[in-house]
Amino acid sequence: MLRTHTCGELSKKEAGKTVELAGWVHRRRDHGGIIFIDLRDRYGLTQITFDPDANKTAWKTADKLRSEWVVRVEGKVVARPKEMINKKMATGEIEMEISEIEILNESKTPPFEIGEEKSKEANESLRLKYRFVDLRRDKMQEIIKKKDEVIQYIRGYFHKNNFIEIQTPILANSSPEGARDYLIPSRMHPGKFYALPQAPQQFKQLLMVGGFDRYFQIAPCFRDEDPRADRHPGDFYQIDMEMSFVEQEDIWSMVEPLMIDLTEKFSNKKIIKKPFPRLTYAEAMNKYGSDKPDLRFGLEIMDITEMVKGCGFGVFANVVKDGGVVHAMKVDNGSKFSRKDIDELTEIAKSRGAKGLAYITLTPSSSPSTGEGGYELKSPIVKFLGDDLSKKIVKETGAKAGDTIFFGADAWREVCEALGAVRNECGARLGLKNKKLAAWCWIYDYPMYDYSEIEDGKIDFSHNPFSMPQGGMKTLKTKKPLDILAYQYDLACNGYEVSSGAIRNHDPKIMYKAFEIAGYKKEDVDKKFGAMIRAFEYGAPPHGGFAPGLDRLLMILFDLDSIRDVYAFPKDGQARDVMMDSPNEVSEQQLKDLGLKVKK
RNA sequence: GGGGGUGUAGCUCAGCUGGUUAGAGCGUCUGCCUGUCACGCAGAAGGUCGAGGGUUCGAGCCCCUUCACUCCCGCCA
Repeated sequence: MLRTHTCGELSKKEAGKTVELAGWVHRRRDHGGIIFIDLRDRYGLTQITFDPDANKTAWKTADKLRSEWVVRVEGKVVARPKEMINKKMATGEIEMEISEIEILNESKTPPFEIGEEKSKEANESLRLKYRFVDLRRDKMQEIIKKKDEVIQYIRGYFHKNNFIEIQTPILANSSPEGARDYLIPSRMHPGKFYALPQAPQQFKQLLMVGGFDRYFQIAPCFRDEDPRADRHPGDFYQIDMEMSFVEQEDIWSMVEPLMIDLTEKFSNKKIIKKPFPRLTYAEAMNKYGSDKPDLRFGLEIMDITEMVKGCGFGVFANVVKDGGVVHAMKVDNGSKFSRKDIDELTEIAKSRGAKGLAYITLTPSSSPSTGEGGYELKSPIVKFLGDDLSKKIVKETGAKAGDTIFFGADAWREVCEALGAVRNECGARLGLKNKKLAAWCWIYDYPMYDYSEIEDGKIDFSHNPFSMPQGGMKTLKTKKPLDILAYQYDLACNGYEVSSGAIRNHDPKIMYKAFEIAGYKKEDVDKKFGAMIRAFEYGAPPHGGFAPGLDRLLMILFDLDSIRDVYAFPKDGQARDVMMDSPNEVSEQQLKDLGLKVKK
């Protein structure tokens, strides 16, 4: 060992002892005579001193040191006199008088500063290129360490509950549903490809058939899709779990305590409501315009379709006539939004497919006619709606002076999504997204089917083809496909989808029927999900599971703006590793081995 | 693929209505300094204002094109 102690552990107890430290030069303060250096390692900082009168050789070496050089030092721990104690430093009661120093490595001037208080965080591209330096920063050290603690806690939790962790293959098969696959050409089977798994979905279900009734895995997943701030490109990790002989409620009561623990132990957030509120998919969409509603604030949306049926405002009346809906959202204190704010909110609504964003503002006014707490209606649409209807809407939404009511009128889904986006933005602009709160909620009763987004009028699985339709075979045969619900559920927190899961369809007959409704023939199913169907014919137990995204969960718990911050080595926005310069070209020989030709 | 934002010194940023030689803090380098701890003091170096084109007597600033990064939409069973 090149050291006897770490830079974070020395205290008055070691005073008088001769010890060795090794670490990075964090900061150097040269007083002409005495030189102070804060020596840093993962555990902290220790001030080491070089006195020219005590040891000229060591002092001369210290004079040469620069930021981020790596040194090993030997010296005596001394208790600092009272007036020299640095309370801001964990090791501030002591310092080390150096008698011997060895330079283990030099460093170029770092591209950005490691000390946090000096300047703001450097640009992310630069940080990622020099990630090995970036990782030395306190913030990164803390995140990576806390991530390990969370993972350790999760493993402990599942083991305590009789789960076992099982590794599933990384080289798997392309699955016809879902995201774009990462393909791996097979050398031994020219023309054939593996795919990296988008999730261990099929494998974990096959484990259930294999009798491992409680499985979990910190599972790497791979999807070739464009990233978002909360979506890491390429690879990401799920806390994948599956259980046999369970119902929806059993999965929830296994997962909820874990999420409570993780929030309470690893974040500074207070959970708003325990047990977690439960909303059906329809409720969530209607009231919050999202299936991952941010419940840290209200701003509830209501259906006023009936109220505006045949009203004087053509846009509303026509939408209703065509079978659409009109929803209204009261925003407390919304009247403080400027014209520019409203324009920007309108743009947001439009980006989700709305044609516009109607509103009524209740501008506070205490004129003799309006009285105390009175208001005037300011709105481009009141003159069309008429006084009576406008007042009725104000009354029904519960709006008061200073509030604004926003409207969405269109097909149901468009209205929900547009107002949901506006709600989210209003929450942000009004400062309602309290970082100290964690609003968890369950969303359940997802529809089994939906109209296909690719082909007009065609019906497709809305979520997961492996979910069990509620009511089983009977429902599939009797209900209209769009009315069928699945045992499919999500867990959301503060407006993020943290997880989704389902009770699976384990019955081959129901499986074929479910696929038939979505337009798949028996042969298609046999071909695409051969292993699953075959397995289900050999005594598959009822089972279900869940798969919270680990990285997104950490991002929420740790209050980070980007999911990339929870990775030691993240990809950038273009799914590149700018440090390693990947992806990259490969040699002609490698291509030849794989039977591949690259179009230039 | 589409929309928004950003791009000025190694880093973080300022730069007014287009007007002299483009600034600050930090970092770097040099000198001074024996108790600092984000040490201090004095000085210095460091700029293709992302790139290209245009308008203008004159462009960091206006216009066009383009590139990069980032956020969002699409996409993510």
